[in-house]
Amino acid sequence: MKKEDPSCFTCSTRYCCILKNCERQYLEFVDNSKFCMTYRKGQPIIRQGTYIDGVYFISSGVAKVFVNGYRGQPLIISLAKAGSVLGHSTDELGKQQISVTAVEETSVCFIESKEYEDICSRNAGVREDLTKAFQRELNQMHTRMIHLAQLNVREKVAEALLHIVNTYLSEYSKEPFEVNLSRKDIGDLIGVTKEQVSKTMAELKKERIIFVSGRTLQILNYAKLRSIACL
Amino acid sequence: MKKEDPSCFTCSTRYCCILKNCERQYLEFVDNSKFCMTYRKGQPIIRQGTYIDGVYFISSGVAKVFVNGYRGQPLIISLAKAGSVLGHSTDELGKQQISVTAVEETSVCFIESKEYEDICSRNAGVREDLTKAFQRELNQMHTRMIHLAQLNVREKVAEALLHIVNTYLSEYSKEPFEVNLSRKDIGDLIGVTKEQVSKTMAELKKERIIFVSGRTLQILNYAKLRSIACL
DNA sequence: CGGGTTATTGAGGGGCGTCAACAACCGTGG
DNA sequence: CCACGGTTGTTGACGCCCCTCAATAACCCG
Repeated sequence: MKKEDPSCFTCSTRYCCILKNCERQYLEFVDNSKFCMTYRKGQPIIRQGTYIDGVYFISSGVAKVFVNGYRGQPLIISLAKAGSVLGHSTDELGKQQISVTAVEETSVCFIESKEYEDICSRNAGVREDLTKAFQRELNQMHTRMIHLAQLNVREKVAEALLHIVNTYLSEYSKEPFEVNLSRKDIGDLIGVTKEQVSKTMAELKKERIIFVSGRTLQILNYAKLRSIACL
Repeated sequence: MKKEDPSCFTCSTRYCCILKNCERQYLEFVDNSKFCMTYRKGQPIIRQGTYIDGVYFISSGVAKVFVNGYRGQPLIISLAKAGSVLGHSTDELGKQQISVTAVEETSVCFIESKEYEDICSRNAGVREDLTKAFQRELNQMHTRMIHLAQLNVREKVAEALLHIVNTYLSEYSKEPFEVNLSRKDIGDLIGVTKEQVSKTMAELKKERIIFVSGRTLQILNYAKLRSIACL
C-alpha cells in the first residue's frame, strides 16, 4: 500500500487547514515524519471501534465516512475528499467512532498524534485553523441534521446529488462524471431507501434537471436542483 | 441581568472542560475577567446571525440550542446545562450559527475571545480538554443524525424523553420533575409534529413506562424506554 | 372570569417503506 | 466470444405510518 511519499510543499492540499499556516520548519518536520498510503476502491481506511494513534489527511480521492446505525443500516455522515481530515472522531478512550472506506482510489498522509499535538502546541496559526475546521464540521452536521429532520424524499435526494457533485467536481460544473456510489449509498446519505432514490432520480431525469445513466451523473439545471433541495 | 459574580474556584462546573485542567494562575485570570449573567425563562441568550466576541459557559440552568430550519421550522440541536459551552458555533466570519434560549432560569459566564485564546495557547491541558469537548459534541451530533434518519416516531420520542431526563436530573432517577419544554419543543428535538409527540406520550403513559401530567414528567421504566429508543 | 396559548384526540389522506418481479450490468470461466 | 451467476438498478402494487387539519379540552395569566 506504500507509495513514494509526495512532498507537503507541493501537495495539492497545500492550503488545507493543517498546512496553510504551518511555519516552514514544522512543515519540514511534518514532511519528514508523515506516512503516505493509497487505498483502492472499496478498501477500508478506518474501521469503527479500532484505535489509531494519529490523524489522516486525504491528498486525493474520495472516501465515505459512515457510522453503523440501527438494524444494520449505516448512515453516511459525509463524503471526504482532498483536504479532509480523518481520524479525529474518537471517544474518550481514543476508539474510532466512524468508519471510512475509499469510494475511488484514495491517497492519504498519516501523522502520529504525538507529532500532530506537537505542531499544534507550537503553531498558533495551525491551532486556530484546526478549531475552525472543527467548527465548520459542526456547522455542516447541523445543516445535515435539518435536512434529515425536515426535508421530504425528493428534497433530500436533490440535496444528496448536490453534495455528491460538490465532492467530485471542483466547481459547479455541468460536465458528466462517474459516481462510485450505489443507489443504496446515496440513500444512506439521507436516510432514504434505495428504491426511493431510484424513483426520484428517474423523476428528476424526466424533468430534465439531471441526466443519469447507471453511475454517470450530470447536472443540467443547478438552479432548479438547488431550489428543490431548499438551498 | 448582571448579578454578583460567583467564583470560578467554587463553581459547580469546576471540573468542566475549561476549568478542570486550567493552571491556578490562569484560573485567577479567568475569575477576574469573566462576566456573569442570569437569564429568565424564555429569554434569548444568543441569537443566530449576531456576532459575539467570546464564549459562554453555563453555570446553572437549562437552555435550548436551536437552528432555523425550513418553512419556519426550528430544529433543537441540543439541550445545554451546567458545564455546556455556548457560542463557538460560528461561521468563518464569526457569525453565530445557532440560537440559544433559556428554558428555565439560567446563569452563564462570559469570557472574551482574546482571553479565551490566551488561556488556550498557554495551557496544553485546557487545549486538550477543549479538543475533546469538540470531539464529544461531534459524536453526539452523529448519534442524533442516526436517530433523525433511522428511527420511527415512537422510538424518537422515547429517545427525546431520555435526552430530557438526562438534562434535568443529574443521575437517572425516577422522581417526577418539571419539563419547561412544550410538546412542540420536544417535537423540534426530533423532527416530529407536536401532535405525534402528544399521542406517543399518551401511549407510553398507558403502558406504564412514563407518567405525564402537563409538563410534569416521571420515568417509571428506564429499561423499557431505553429499549424502545434503541439505546 | 375570560381570552390566549398549549395539549389532546380523532378522522382523513398521502408519502414513503416494503416486497417482489424484472432488467441491466459486471466480472469470470468455459 | 458468449454463457452465466451475482450484484445492482428499475418499476409497480400495496399498505401503514405519520403529517395535516379541526374540534375540544386544559391550562395560564391578567
